[in-house]
Amino acid sequence: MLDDRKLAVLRAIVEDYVSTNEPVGSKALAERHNLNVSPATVRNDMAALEEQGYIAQPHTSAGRVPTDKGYRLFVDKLSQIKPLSSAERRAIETFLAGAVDLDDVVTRTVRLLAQLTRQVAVVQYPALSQSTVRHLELVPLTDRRVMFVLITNTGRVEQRVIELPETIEESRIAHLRAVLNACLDGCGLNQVPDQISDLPERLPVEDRPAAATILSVLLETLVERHDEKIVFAGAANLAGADFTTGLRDVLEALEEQVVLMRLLGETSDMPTTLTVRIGSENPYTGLRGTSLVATGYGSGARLGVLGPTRMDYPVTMGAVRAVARYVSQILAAS
Amino acid sequence: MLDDRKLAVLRAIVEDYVSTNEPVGSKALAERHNLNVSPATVRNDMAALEEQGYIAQPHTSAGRVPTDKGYRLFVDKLSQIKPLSSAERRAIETFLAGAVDLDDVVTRTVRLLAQLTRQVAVVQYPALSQSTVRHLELVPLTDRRVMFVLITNTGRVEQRVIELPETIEESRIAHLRAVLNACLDGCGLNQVPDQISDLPERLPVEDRPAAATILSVLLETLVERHDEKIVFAGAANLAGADFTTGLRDVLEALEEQVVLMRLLGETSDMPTTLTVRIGSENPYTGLRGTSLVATGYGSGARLGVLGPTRMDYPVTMGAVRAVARYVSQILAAS
DNA sequence: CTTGGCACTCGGGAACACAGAGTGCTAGAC
DNA sequence: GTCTAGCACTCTGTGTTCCCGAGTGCCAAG
Repeated sequence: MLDDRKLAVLRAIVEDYVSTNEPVGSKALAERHNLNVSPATVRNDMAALEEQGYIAQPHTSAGRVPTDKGYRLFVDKLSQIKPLSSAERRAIETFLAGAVDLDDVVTRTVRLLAQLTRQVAVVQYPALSQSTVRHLELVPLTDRRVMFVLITNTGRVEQRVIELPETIEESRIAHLRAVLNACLDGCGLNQVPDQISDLPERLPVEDRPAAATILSVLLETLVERHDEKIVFAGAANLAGADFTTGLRDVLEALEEQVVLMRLLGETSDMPTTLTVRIGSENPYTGLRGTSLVATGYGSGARLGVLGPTRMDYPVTMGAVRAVARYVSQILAAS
Repeated sequence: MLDDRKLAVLRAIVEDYVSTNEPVGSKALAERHNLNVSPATVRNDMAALEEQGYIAQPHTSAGRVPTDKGYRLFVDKLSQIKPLSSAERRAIETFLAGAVDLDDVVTRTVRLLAQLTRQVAVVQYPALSQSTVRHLELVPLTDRRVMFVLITNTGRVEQRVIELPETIEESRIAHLRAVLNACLDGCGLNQVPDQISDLPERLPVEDRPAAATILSVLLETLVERHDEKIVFAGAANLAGADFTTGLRDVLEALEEQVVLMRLLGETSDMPTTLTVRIGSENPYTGLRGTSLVATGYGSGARLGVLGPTRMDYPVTMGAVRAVARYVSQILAAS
């Protein structure tokens, strides 16, 4: 159905269109890539490719442009991920090495990725549910209020100020803290509810109201942050590109945590392989016209790059993969 | 030099131009605002206003458009801040009331402000230097590493993992923590360096290396975060507007913390009054073409709205002021 | 000082022609 | 059977011209 030459033609069309941003015609194609056939032959192949929906022409008598289906074939079969130059690798290393805490890692990563790909980078914070409790702290503020701080093994910190139902002495708080830590230390966050379910019963009666309040806050923290924060950078890189769908929609999508979440998250069966979602394959209408290249990193979180469907997939995929690996490495080390 | 009617004409020009986004001519002006004079008279006044640089015409034989100088006069003398409708007030209250921690307050604020003004909102995190130490926690992780957590009265939490020069027992850590807290509790962050300068001398010799490391991290935390984080929202609202300077520059500026910092910060002599910076008054070239309406909130931090110079100043100023007040109130209460 | 009248200017849209790129098709070459 | 060459055709984009209308500046009269 599609012989080798037709595939070569498709590949050439994608490459040319990506680099010039103009519909590519048979003549230029036959010249620039040494296919050793005449434009007429190329035209025949193009007709076949168009027939099957891999390319399209914007108007009669204009060159051809890849369709989403064409890009899909290109990504799946016709391209190889391009490794980064050693200069780029060094840049990544030095840039990420200076990070001081988790926040900083995420911020630096998203900027780095945006700069490297000249597109919009999207990074999800490592999810709480994948991590374990490293420490839980209760800090008395007044006799009716305590500050609750939860520290995870990924370096993430969650805090809340809790208003207690009754006054409580510091020593009791300290005791409560000790019990909680003994019970939860090293425990996976998704196991926390099981661990603490029978905890109140093991406490002196007078501590139970306070404990109940604190535990409910703890549980709340876990579920609330279950859908995690996503940050992006490089929106300025959108300014040049033109989307079928309008810049506004894209910017709106980027500020909608929920949309981004679905975008990144919906393909987490194989966490460390690259996912590419092209144009209309995207779940959100505003993002037709954009493609996402994403992958998992660390333990369960995801990061990626959003750009026009007309993007340089091999290079982008190389950058995303490389950055994801470096970040994973850094997170594992700390 | 500028009699009352000329000022009225300027005001009318600004108002019309803001609402229609088209150069406003003498005829339409005389009709729509009941100035009770003929177009010819208005023309004379316009000529005078143009002479003095308050308005300009894009081309010969087009209507007039306010200049930055014109907007300046309008903001300073000709307009009154427009209070919010009670529906809007309620919206603010309910939207901000649900915030659970400082992060959440800031996130909600910036979104609220963007939505309310349909422009880009910019919010600076409350600065550390303005706050006081509420608690300082040291959590032993292994025998060579401790996690350092600093909690301030504004609810902000800073944490670092510290690698110690030598192993240290938990009890010593606990002691160190007690000493540190006794020394620093309630102390303003900018006084911390003085407070801890002679601390090592008061400790047993064997604790000093560890203490030195920890103290240096503490100091580092203070200076590093002295320039604080700024977040923005509502970039999608830029999509419609057109700037003389190009959308790309504006987006770039928004992602440059340093630029934003200067933008918001440079007028902090009168923290709780509204600052308006119009077009070319902005420090950064990419932001000619945009105006900033900002004010202080809480204790020393700032928030504001960035939009085209052609913005509805009275309404925007009303929204910024109202939001700043509500947020301050919430921060003070917690 | 204000007003009505008038000539002038200029931007933007409509109509039009034209060059160039690219196509599809068909007939011949290998 | 596959490739190639040639040719007629179809578009889009661009440049040109023309004209309308909004808006101005100026002047003379109220």
